[in-house]
Amino acid sequence: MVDKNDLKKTLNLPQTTFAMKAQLAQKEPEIIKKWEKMNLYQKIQERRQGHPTFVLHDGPPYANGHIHLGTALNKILKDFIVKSKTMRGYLSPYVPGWDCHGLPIEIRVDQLLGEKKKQISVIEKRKECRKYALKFIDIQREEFVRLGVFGEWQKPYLTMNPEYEADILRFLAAFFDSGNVYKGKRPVHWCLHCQTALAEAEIEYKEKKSPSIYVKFPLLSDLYEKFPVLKGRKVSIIIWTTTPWTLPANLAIAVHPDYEYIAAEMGQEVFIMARRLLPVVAEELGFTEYRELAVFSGKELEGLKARHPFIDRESVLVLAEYVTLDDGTGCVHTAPGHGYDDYLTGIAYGLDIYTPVDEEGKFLPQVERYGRMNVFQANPVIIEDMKKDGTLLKASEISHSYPHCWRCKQPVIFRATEQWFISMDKNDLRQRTLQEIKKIRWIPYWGEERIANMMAARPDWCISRQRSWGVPIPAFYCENCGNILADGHITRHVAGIFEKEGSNAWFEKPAAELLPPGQKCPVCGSQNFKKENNILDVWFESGASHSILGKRQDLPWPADIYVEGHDQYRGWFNSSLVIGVGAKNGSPYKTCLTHGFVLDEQGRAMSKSLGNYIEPNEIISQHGAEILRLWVAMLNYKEDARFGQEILQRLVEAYRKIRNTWRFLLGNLYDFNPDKDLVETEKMLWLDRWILERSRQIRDRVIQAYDDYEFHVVFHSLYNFFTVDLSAFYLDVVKDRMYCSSPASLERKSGQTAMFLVLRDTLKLMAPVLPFTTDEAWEVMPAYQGKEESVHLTDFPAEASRWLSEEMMKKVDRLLEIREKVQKEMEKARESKLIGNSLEARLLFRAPEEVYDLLAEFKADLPALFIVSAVQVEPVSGAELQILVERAEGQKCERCWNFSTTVGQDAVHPEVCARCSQVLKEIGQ
RNA sequence: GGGCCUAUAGCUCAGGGGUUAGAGCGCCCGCCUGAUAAGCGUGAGGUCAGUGGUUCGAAUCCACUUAGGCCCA
Repeated sequence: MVDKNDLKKTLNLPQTTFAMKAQLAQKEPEIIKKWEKMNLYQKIQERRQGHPTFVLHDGPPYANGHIHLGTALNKILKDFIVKSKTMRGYLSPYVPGWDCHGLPIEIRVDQLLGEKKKQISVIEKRKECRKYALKFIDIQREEFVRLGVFGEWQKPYLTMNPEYEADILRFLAAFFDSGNVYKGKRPVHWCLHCQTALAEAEIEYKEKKSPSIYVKFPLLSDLYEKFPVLKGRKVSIIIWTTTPWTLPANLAIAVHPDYEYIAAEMGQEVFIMARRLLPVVAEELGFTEYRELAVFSGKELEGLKARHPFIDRESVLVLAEYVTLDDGTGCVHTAPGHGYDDYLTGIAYGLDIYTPVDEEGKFLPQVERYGRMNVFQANPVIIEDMKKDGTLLKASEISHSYPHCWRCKQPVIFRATEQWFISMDKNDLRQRTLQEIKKIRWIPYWGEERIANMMAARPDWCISRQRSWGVPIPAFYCENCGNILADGHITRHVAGIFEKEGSNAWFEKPAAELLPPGQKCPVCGSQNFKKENNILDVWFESGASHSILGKRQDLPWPADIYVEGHDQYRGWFNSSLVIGVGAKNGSPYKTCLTHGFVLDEQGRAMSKSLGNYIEPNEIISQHGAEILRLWVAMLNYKEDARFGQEILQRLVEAYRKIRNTWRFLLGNLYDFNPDKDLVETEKMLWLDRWILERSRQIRDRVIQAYDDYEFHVVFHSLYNFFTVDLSAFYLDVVKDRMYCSSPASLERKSGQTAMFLVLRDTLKLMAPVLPFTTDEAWEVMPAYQGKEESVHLTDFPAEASRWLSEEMMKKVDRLLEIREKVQKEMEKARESKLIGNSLEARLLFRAPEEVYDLLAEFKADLPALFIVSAVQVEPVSGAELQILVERAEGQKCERCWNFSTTVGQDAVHPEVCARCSQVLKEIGQ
């Protein structure tokens, strides 16, 4: 007689050091250290030398602030791609980069410097900016590494590196060569108090009171040829504006091509306005009665001329799509020098970008009546004058949202200034870019339409900024004649200097040392030059990042893929493409993949003010980076990504399930030696071959999903496989065999073979998603000849032939259907307290012929399959399969817990069944 | 205001003219205690955002509306 504890010792229960509790927050940093120590990234690259390359080119994040969930999502997606391409056999290096120059850093540094800012030199300030950028590069680098992202973290590309700055200029030189760079005027936000141009980021919108005036522009052209009823009448176009001071710069009146306009008689005069606004405007102007004389479309007005209300000048009628009927008259006063829309219209109609206002916000001296007057002070004067002239129809005040300077809080104006541009239409740049767009693979597909619409509509690229923290535009002005000296040759010369000394050289050296030796003004021959003090738009800098490609054998140009949030259609995808087409005559990327934005659980944007903002670090320090990675894998990233407490809970639970499944597999392999114990396929049990065949199918689907960048399919396929096929079925069923069989028996070794292969394949397939956990499990997985040092040094499982015939697979499907029915019947028996544990049951099938044949074929395996103690099958003539659950016969075997009538037959071990008695004999008990 | 996108169970996702809309998780209730801060089973959850249209038939196609997202104005 053996006691229960001794019997338990004869079982092969799972043993593993792979902990159930992951302690990821603590363990992940240790794993990262281990990877660094073993030079894992370098080893991965070395292993792929000579393989075809797959290059994901990193879009540089801006080097300020900590990373947020969106940045994490982006980097993790990129890492999925790089890791999966690597495991597909490609040489796939990843060089991260940072965008270092630009306004946000400069503003922040200005703020930090405070009063000191006024005393220090440009060079010193740029030094501070550089320090600031480097600080955040270090912070972000650490945060990205912490996410488990593999890459060349020690030699990233930085847009402020001298070599990179030189490359920026070399690209710019190409645009000079092709004649696409020009200097022109464009309206920008201008603070007349600070006397500086302001970027959008420096603008605050606040409520402001402004005049609201209706002004008539007498029509010069005759409309009466078309509409005789107007013959001999005094006809005027009515405009509405809140900026009377821009009237001296009026050159046009814009109407919408498709709206209906009307000539209406009010009092003695005839006024033209949008038909739909007639009642509103008439009331505004105090006309109780009016008469409609003629109706026409906006298109019909194009090209007509009106007279300026107080300047001897014509104002032309033009068409513009942006005209709305929300307010005003549907006829929009247009001053190309004082508004962005106006500017675009001005360009389209070839009007002068007329800006009779100086830096201080004063009218130029030559402006009639208002010369040298401050524009805001001019408002009431202009209104008063027009009132006297009779051109003013109404004046009142309104309160509206108006841009103000972020620093001095004063209202700003729109004022055209000299800027550098890249022409989109010279050399067919726009058309060539649109052609390139068609060749790129856009994921999701609608990205193509989105970027094509933008490219078709975008105005010329304004590449100059009046700032210090950036790469200077290497242009020179002749001190003698004012001629501009800027071309490809000079730009390349400056690039050579920057390459050695960095762009600080521009601010440190006089013009003569920056120009090619002996450079003379081609117009007047002078050798005295002044340096340009504008810097390049940072979008030109980051857009030049594909310059890092084509210099190394493993980093060819163009990149295979770009991966960013869909805000980058306007940003990096756009600038990168224009530069690629302009400078290298092709797209710098073959595929463009975009992801959505991170929203809270209700689908609203995350913001600190709303209080729904979650920091990646909050998740990582509590749950580990794997949880964030799992989140990215679970999502359909093409849509916006939600994150919140419930989602987090689901992730934590999913992670546990996956981890525990691996743990169970590992636990059952503690005495398995793959080099010796692997069972030949033909000798394996059919159920073990079945799970391997399922595993093979999953492998195919998962690899296809990786190839298609459908990571949520990877996750859902594997997760379903874990829960449904493995945990709830296969592993539950084979437990009896694994625990109770003789350790060296075929039944056990066959099961272990399947478990080992499933473990190894799923670890590989999941490695890009869960690099930490798969690495940890890989380490404790049984060793074998040629086992790689890390799962990340392996390839995905190779394509394999079937483990089990299709016919057999179908039969098993049928058995699984029956198993479902069995479970429903068993549940009923459980409710009625007939059984508790399913081993307390025996099943009686009354089966119609076809089902009977199937069950009979598998008769020996049915108890195990249904996890019951006995199964009896009887043929029956009906069409329905009947399943009867009964209490199992015999006694419970103290070893395997099955009920059997054979318990008691063994004299040495009377408490065990015949099967266990045999096993005990085999193991010498 | 314009361009592009999204809306299927509490959550993450399938289904893209043809029975009664699916999966996993979660939830409820139970079982087990030899995967145990684990494992197994049953069950309940949906006006497929709304309205209108096309059609013999619409979650699916079309239009509009609502709510949300990104970009632009």
